[in-house]
Amino acid sequence: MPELPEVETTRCGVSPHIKNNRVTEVIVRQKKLRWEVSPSLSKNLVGNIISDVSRRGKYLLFESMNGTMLIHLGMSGSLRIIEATEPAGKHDHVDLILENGNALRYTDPRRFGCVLWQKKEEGIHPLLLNLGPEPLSEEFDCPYLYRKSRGRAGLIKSFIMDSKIVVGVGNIYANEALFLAGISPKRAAGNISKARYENLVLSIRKVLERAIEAGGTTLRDFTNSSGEPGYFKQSLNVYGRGGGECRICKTPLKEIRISQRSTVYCPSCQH
DNA sequence: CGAGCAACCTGCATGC
DNA sequence: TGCATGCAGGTTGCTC
Repeated sequence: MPELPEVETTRCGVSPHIKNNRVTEVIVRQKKLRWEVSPSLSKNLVGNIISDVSRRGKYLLFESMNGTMLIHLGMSGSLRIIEATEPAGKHDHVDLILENGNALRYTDPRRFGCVLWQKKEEGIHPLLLNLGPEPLSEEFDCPYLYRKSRGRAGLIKSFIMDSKIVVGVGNIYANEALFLAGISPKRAAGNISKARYENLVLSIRKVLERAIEAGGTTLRDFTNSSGEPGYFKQSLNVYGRGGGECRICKTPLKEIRISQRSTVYCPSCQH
């Protein structure tokens, strides 16, 4: 569910409902997530106002006076605004009850996500400390990516999925961006020309921007819709289409595994 | 330092 | 129908 565009969509959907609202109660039903839910979460949030909801990579940051609640959705997490009285399901692990009668509900069947508290005086959270640039920022450009790639023997797909290099490029969009750029996922990162990196940077941006726009479409009924958007499925060129025809040249798409992740590419268009 | 991989968990599709 | 297997949109932290 949550690639960067999904996280951004979540942020946009949740933010207007929670921003400038006061937290009256924090309910933790399951504290064992990827890391234990910060025990001080309730103590620090109750009575305080969420002043802003921002995003760094796939982390959502809920700012308050004395610190930041950091949420990662992992593989299966989601956030919704609900009425505070709505009964909790099996995987509804954390609720932030708001003064206006709504609640922010964190749901995560696989529990790969996290809900953490970072005190203001502790500065930037260790998890955010070594993250690379945002893919949609100016900092992420060809000279940067090319410079980082030199001397790298690892595969280009793993390289662009490395959050120390650039944040927010998950498995779906790594596959899609490499297809758009015409680069084989099996190429060594250090072996690709500057010109092709220019193309790759543009492709990563394009694929993420388009997906965020598509996410924006589902944004309107964000609080009403509980189901999957399904909007981007149609625009995927390779992901989930192994064995199918390349949309450009009709060659059957190959499916392999790179670092245990499903990798699909066109053996004819991508080199 | 870089590269590769196990680990964290549940749900779902598939095959016997 | 039941059970075993493999796979899933992420990321850390361990080995080598």
